[in-house]
Amino acid sequence: MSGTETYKRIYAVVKKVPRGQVATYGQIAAIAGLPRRARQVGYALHALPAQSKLPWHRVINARGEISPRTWSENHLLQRFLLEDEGVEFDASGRVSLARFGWRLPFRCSP
DNA sequence: TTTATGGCTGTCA
DNA sequence: ATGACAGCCATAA
Repeated sequence: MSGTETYKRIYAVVKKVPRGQVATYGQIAAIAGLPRRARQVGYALHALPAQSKLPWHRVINARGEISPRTWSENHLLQRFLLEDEGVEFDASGRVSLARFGWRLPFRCSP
């Protein structure tokens, strides 16, 4: 088996994230079929080449905020890209997952 | 091979 | 509301 499949899974899900919406690492992992691999999603994105068109900026942590990685410069770009897509940020730099959080098509409700 | 770490999450104080 | 602790598992050395 190759771990490449895992990456492809994650990438496929990230690609499915619609514009103007954001998803959490756990969400991506769960949808990709990796229940406890939220962290690996972060690794996959870290290993993601800049030439990829993956909307990695739409992937944030469960708190609805951007993960403060070692390089804070990218995190600024991430916020900028999200704002450009119509996502609103809180004064603390957080996004309302209740409004911009990615909702699955079959998961409808009340 | 083992060890250490981490772009996380969820619960408890 | 924020802060600290433990659990999970792939990647890197």
